Order: sequence, then structure tokens, then C-alpha cells
Amino acid sequence: MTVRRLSVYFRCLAQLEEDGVRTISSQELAARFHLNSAQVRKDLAYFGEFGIRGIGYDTANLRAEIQRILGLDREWRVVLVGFGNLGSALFHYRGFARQGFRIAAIVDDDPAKVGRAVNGLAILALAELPRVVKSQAIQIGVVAVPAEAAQAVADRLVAAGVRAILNFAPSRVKVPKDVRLQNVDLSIELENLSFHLGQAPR
Amino acid sequence: MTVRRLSVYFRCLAQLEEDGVRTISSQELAARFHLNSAQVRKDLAYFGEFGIRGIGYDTANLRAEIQRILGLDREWRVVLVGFGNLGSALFHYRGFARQGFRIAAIVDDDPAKVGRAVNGLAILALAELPRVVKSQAIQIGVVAVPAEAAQAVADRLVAAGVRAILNFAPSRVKVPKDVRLQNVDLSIELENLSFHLGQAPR
DNA sequence: TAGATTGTTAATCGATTAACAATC
DNA sequence: TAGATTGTTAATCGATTAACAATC
Repeated sequence: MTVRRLSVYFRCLAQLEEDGVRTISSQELAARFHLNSAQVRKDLAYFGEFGIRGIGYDTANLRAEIQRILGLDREWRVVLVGFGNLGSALFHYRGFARQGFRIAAIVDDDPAKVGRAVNGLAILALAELPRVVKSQAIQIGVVAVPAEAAQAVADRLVAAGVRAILNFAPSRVKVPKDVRLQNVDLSIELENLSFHLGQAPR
Repeated sequence: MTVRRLSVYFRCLAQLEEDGVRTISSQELAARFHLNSAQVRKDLAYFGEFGIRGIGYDTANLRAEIQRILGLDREWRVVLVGFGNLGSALFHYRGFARQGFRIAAIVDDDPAKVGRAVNGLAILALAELPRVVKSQAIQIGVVAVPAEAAQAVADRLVAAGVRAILNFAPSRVKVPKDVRLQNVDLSIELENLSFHLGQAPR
């Protein structure tokens, strides 16, 4: 939950920095998100003393600190598994690169796709996974395959040695607990929307 | 938060029903998600008395009740705005239909795309939005355009009369508070992953 | 009736907020 | 020094969990 808020602060600070705002108080920062200023201070103080009493926070400095805390100051090397509609959309999604996620390899089990190149990056066979994870020093596997194939792909990614999996398939997968798993489950978002629409009057 | 858990119960119950399990206790249900049985009972009791003391919950009945609560027993009519990589991926994503989200129209501002048909559904010009929302009785707008265009698209959707917006663009948009907004922000998921990887030892 | 399990009340825990001494 | 704002401790609030009477 704190990380979620740090993400929000980060983007806000980046914007403020662009706008030429040099310092900002917890009060002002909180007001932008309907949050409490004590919460902002507590979130930040947890990671260190970044503020100056009587003044507030140096915008650029705080932005840099949060960037470092979130690990956004470094590059994460990613293998994209599955180059269907979703995989292709993710590959072209600029937000990935913006956050330091570098797609260093693509694999797919469809022989018709293997060998093709997108933006100069060749699509490799699934069997190449262990070799490419090692040679490309890949840390993260992105699963963009159909639900029924997700677990098998996750298993192969873990065996190949990735440290984290970002799962876009609409199914839960299980991984050893030393591997970080992040599910991006669209179903839950849809159900949330559906529920709240159902509650509304009309 | 409760809705999130209801979603999880729902999928679990659907699975149990398929497996032929007739009744399940809060204890058993909780065990599957490392939750507390009191929490399961409380979540469910909030919406009504669905259980039978001494027995547990009827799997099929509870599944149906949650389905109704989540609004998954009805169809939601959707307009997809933007048919780039992301829009195309969402259009072909089977989870949408599975949850009752029926894409009834597609609009895009690229003249090269307007007029094309996908699976028999024509891509319309952005200017058609007010007309199509009305004629197709559309309740939900899905925003799948670049970040810089998201706010303008959201405004047009609201003006056209949708009741909810599902925003996939990597930017926050503002809508009147009688319109339900759900952001699917991949950036936050990436930052979460990045943060936790950064904390891990190696 | 005895055993099991619900729905709900009371106790606990953690997260949010208020208040304030420290200090720029 | 006076005013402002931090970092942090204490108070509050809400959500989770334990306990149990109701009841199948």
C-alpha cells in the first residue's frame, strides 16, 4: 500500500519538477490526492529523512530518492513470453521502457512466429528460454499467454532462473516463494466495475 | 477490498461447482486463500444469509448469489475507444466476454482504421460516439488511447452519456463523480515489482 | 440429542490521523 | 526571534480475528 502511494508521489514530483517548483510541503503534496499530510510525512520518513523542517521537501531531491527506492533508477531486463495480441501490445507499450523495463528477448511457441523479428528483436522458440535468460542476464519474465498455458510457462521461467514473474494471463499461477509474483488481473478490475455499476441507482 | 475477495470466492466456487463439490464451509473456503474463516463469513453475511448452520454453504447457490452481487449475471455494453495494439488486444481478450462485457462498438480517430471491420464489427469515427452510445445503449467506455489523448476521450465519453469509464491509458483522468472510473494502471504494478525486486538480497 | 457450522458481538490489531517537540 | 514545517509519539479509527449463542 505504501508502495502504491510512493508511485503516486513520484509521478506528482516529476511533474512539479518539470513545472519548475523547487520545494513542496507535505501539506501541499497531500492536498493533491485527498490524503493526510501526516500520512505523506510518515510514508517518506519510513525510508529516511528527506525533508527540511520549516521548508518542506526539495522537489528534485525527493523525486530522485523515491525513484531510487522504487528501483526506477536502474534497468530491469525482461523476457516476454507470448507474442499474441496481448504480448504485442505490451511490447509496444511505451510505459515499459519508461520505467526501466527493457524487453531483451521474446519467446513464443508458435513456429509461425519464431524467427520473425520485431523492431530488430528476434522471436525465439520456447525451448531457448534457459539459454536466453542466462545469456541476456534476464531478471523478469512477463507471461502473456492464454490462461491454460500460464502455469507451464511460469514453471519454465522459474526453472530458467528469473527472479520475478509478471502474469497477465487471466489465471493464478504458483511460484516458489523466492520468486516474486505480480498478477495483473483484469478480471478483478472488471468485477469491481460491474459491482459498483450494479449498486448505482439506475 | 471486499469486492476483491468476492471475486476470488466467485472463481473458487465456480471451480468447486465444476468439480462436483455440493457444499463448502467458511473454514474450507478460507483455507484456500490463507484467509480467516470469520472474514469469509462476514464478507458473505454482509450481503445476506447464504449459509446453513451446521452444514456450510451450498456451492452452486453461493456461486449464483455472488455472481448476482458482482453484476456478472447481466450484460454490460461497452464501447472500445482506440484500436491500436492495446485496443486490439482488449478486443480479442476473451475475459471481457466471459464476464459479460460485450464490446458493442469500436471507435478510433485514425481515418485509415475507420471503416475497417473486425469480427464483423465496424470501426467508427470518434465523431460517431454520441450517436452510437445512444443507439447501442452503451454503459461503459474503455479508453485504450495514448496517455496524452486519454482526458479528451474521457470527456467525450462522459458527454456521450456513458455511466462508467475503464481507463487503460497510463495517465489519470478526471470525470464527474456520478461517472464511475476504474484505472488499470500498469505503471503502478511495474513500480511494485521493481520496488520488491530492489529490496530482495541479490 | 450431539456435532458442526453459521451469523454476529466483542476483542485485537494495524493503519490512519492529530498533536507537538524539534529545528530550519 | 517568529513562522513554518518536519519527524514522531499518542489517539483514533476501521478492519480483521476470536469467541460464542443460535440453529441446522
